Amino acid sequence: MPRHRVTQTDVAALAGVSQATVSFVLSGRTPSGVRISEETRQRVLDAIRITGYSVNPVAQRLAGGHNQILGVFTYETTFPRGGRDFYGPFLVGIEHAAEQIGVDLLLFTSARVVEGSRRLTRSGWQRLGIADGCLLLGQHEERAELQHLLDTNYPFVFLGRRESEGGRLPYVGADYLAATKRATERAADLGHRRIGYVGPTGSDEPTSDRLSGYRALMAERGLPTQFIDPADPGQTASEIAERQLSAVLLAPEVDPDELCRALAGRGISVPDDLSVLLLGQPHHRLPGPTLWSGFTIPREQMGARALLLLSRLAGTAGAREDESTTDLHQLLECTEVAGETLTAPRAPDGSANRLPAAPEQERNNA
Amino acid sequence: MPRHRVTQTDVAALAGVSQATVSFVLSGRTPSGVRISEETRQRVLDAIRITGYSVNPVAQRLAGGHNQILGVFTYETTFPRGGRDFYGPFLVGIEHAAEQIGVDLLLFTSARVVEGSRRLTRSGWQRLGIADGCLLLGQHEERAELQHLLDTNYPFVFLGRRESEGGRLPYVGADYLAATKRATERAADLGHRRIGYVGPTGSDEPTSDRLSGYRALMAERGLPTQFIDPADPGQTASEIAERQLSAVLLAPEVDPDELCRALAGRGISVPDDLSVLLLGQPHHRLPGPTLWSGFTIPREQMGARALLLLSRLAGTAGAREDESTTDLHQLLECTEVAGETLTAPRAPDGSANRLPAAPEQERNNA
DNA sequence: ACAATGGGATTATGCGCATTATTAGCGGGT
DNA sequence: ACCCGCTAATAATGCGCATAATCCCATTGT
Repeated sequence: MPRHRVTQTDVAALAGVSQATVSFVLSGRTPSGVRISEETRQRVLDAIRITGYSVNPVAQRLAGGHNQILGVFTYETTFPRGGRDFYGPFLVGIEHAAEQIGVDLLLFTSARVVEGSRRLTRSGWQRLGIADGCLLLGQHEERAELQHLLDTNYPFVFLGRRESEGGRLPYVGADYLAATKRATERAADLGHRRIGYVGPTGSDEPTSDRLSGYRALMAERGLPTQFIDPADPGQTASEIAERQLSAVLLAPEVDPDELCRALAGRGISVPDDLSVLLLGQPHHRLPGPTLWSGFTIPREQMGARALLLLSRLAGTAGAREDESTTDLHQLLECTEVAGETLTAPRAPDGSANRLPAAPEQERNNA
Repeated sequence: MPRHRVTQTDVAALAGVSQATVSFVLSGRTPSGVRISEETRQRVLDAIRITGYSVNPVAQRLAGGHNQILGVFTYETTFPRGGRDFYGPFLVGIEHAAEQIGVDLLLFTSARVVEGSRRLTRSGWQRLGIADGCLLLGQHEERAELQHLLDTNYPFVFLGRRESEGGRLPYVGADYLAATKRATERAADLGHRRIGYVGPTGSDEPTSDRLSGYRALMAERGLPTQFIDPADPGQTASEIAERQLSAVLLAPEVDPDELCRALAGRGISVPDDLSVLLLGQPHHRLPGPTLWSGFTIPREQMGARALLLLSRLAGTAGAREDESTTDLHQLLECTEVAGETLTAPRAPDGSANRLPAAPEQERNNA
């Protein structure tokens, strides 16, 4: 620890005023009818410059103020070992935004781990208090905990759409519904009629949004929906063959490379026999050489937007008040990827019909 | 903010003791001859359990204690955009270690950025005080700042070997010297005699360690050293051809893929005409398909070890006192990679040693 | 009987800041 | 003279904890 850091008291002494005055000048606020003359203000400012004073964030926070620290709580290990990196892209955006608005980031790595997932226990969430607010990200969050957090009035933002009673839970998510619907539409527009959905059918928001998008488009076109649970790649491949699907949508939980191998083993090649559309970056591994069609989740942008929103909610300085941080519930557009795994289906007679996918408008997330 | 968190005073009231007693029981320490009876201790412990008390890290820190937060300061953006990810692997190790010993991680993203590199200004380093100690990582650190930090007696650890007067600066680095020497030796053992070093020749520790390793082995074997500055890939390739090198060591600053392309343009193929050894993971891009020979830097391990060391220096609870955290200056062994870009050199007469040489036309594209 | 221990806990204080309540000075209206 | 209103600032307090200083009381020694 530094040998006696410069405190407001030191500054006050130099400027010939009281510590409180220094505090007022620094904060710029004068809540209870306190007035500071311009002359005094300048004297204090000079003293600050001379002494090189800078606020002690810890004391600041203890005294009930803000300390320009925003927390990041991940329900799973933030940086998993062995390559699989789910949070990385989010963090990129988060860090970038943090740098922009000048806040520090506190990673809550000390939370107790229960069954491979971090838990926000009472003692755990007390720690959140260090930060002005907290970003929550993860797939295995506990509803009860969230509810509790909401009740405490502590500012936080969830990364990913999450429903809550009264919509009190702020979030920044990706519009899976629209993106999935659009992906399905692309397949349908090319002439596919037997379009299957491969992925879990849970009730969590990302999954149910994807399912809704798929169902909506299929209903619009009067096509039958087909769901396959990706328990085992071989099993999945067999079902695809059996049902004679000509296109499949793959949830991120499915490993496309693995599935492709299983399909190849059954004489089905992608995209000649089967078009494949990814509904977001797959969780499983680093991107392989295949350029998958479908869409990607704008993770960096989500991270950045979430931090900006949190910053506003937490009343952190540097928070901008522009339109991008106004809405408590933000859904960002996913990025459509043309890719090379989507083609028109074979004609009913079995002859190949290899029209390359129309080049889609590709947008880059910042 | 929580509606009145449970404080030590609350616990004390319930247990029928004073706040100080609670503090003593919690810390386990009794610095000034204070004694607590076992019975009282139990009563306090029970009260803690009942109330669900957990310490307020902010107050704890302000009062001069530890708060189980360790800082991470990176001189460059921690998570760079656009794929290039230098710190990622370190962070993986750091986070893992942090989880192990139960500390939170504070990322100092608010530091002022000057010329693309973060700076530890006075106001910046005052913020470090939030944490019990701080990990420093980066390539463009400022010596003066480090010196200043040392003087303040604030606990920190540098990630990467850094010299300092009196060896007062604790660090955890990789043994580039030994690893480079060994890489050079592998080439020499295969019969290479014209072994060049491609990379910057600055005086920073990583670079100078690599150079020393190279020089040492070449001297041992009585071979002439040859240095090439990698200003431009084409230029570099030309020089390699001109000097008729049969093997080159590549510093991480060099992009091996790019160089390879330039070499191919001059009719030099790797590894048939030229063996290539990487002295650590290249900075430039995501790993391509080529399996480069050479060595890799154990980044995860370095991160973890550094955090463990820091934890001990900072006196953080949970810090283990085993041999791995005892030494203030730790050099970790690099991982040797066999790879596929190292082969025996062509025989002196010019006939191919492995594969028949395909006489190539030399092209100039300066 | 009384001072000298020493175990067992308390009181008091301060960390650096935010904030509320309060004070001091001063000109003008009556 | 007195109160009023207004400006300009200060004193006081508390956030929750660590810790030094202190205190109380039952034993023990002489």
